[in-house]
Amino acid sequence: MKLITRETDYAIRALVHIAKSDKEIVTVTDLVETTAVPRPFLRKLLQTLNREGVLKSFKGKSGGFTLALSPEEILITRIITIFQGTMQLNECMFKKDICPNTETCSLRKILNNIQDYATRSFAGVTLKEIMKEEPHES
Amino acid sequence: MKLITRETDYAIRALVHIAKSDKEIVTVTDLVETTAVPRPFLRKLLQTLNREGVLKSFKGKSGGFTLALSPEEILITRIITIFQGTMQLNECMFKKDICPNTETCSLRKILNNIQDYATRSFAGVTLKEIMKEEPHES
DNA sequence: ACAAATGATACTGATTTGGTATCATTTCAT
DNA sequence: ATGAAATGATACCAAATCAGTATCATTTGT
Repeated sequence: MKLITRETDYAIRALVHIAKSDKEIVTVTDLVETTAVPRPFLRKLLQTLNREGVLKSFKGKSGGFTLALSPEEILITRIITIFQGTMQLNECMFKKDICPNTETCSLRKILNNIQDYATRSFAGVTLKEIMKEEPHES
Repeated sequence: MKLITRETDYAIRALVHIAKSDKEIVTVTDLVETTAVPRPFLRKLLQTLNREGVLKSFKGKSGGFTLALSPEEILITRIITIFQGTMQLNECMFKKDICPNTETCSLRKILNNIQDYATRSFAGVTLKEIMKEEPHES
């Protein structure tokens, strides 16, 4: 299974391109060229980012998108949450009353640790870090 | 998203029950009572574990299942792999030629770290650890 | 007025997940 | 022998999620 869906990935890539662009305002057409994401899908995704206040959109001719926040204000977890909901790796399959025993809790513990690690890994990571040419060391 | 699917979870729970059971041979009926997993689904799942050599089955009246290996020989990752395939959290959405740039690689790095942590967390963990009453410390 | 952009929204198709249903086969107990 | 009680094999089904399409409405610069 994947931690990041295609949509989230597309979104991040689009944001990086917008952030790096020389242009004041970036159009879907620009992004289709640079990201190779199917146009209608990309549009929907950008509209979502606009509604969520990550992008700012301008309608009409010579319209397009800009970041609504600076790259260091855009948390990657925010983008993930928008498209995938809260990242919860350790969801228990069972209601508390079905699973009162401690048998599988040892497994839960492992899952919880991984969840915590993931949370710590993403903590504070913004678009700015992701934009960097050099992979960031964690 | 979840690291462990329902099926894997069911399977582990069933294995724990079989391992803990007083009976030499455990039937599906026994397990339906103790695990509350839908019978046909449980059957399919046990048959899979049998085919994979984790369980040993006995047909006919007074038949049922036993572990094919001792609890300390059954790796949890094995069970996960059987039902979910290899746990690969950091699959890249894009072919190398579509994604030659380093832009998102910083994100990949984070995903890789989480993947590695998960792998380390599960390394060497067997059914025996999972069976313990006290959650194991990692 | 019209072209070029986004907004809103409904729909579609593929895949995965969780679960059912059926029939065949084996084996113990009588 | 035979029948009940177990698993083996397999095909099917339904809901959810994921990825993507299609359409029409609205805005705006020239």
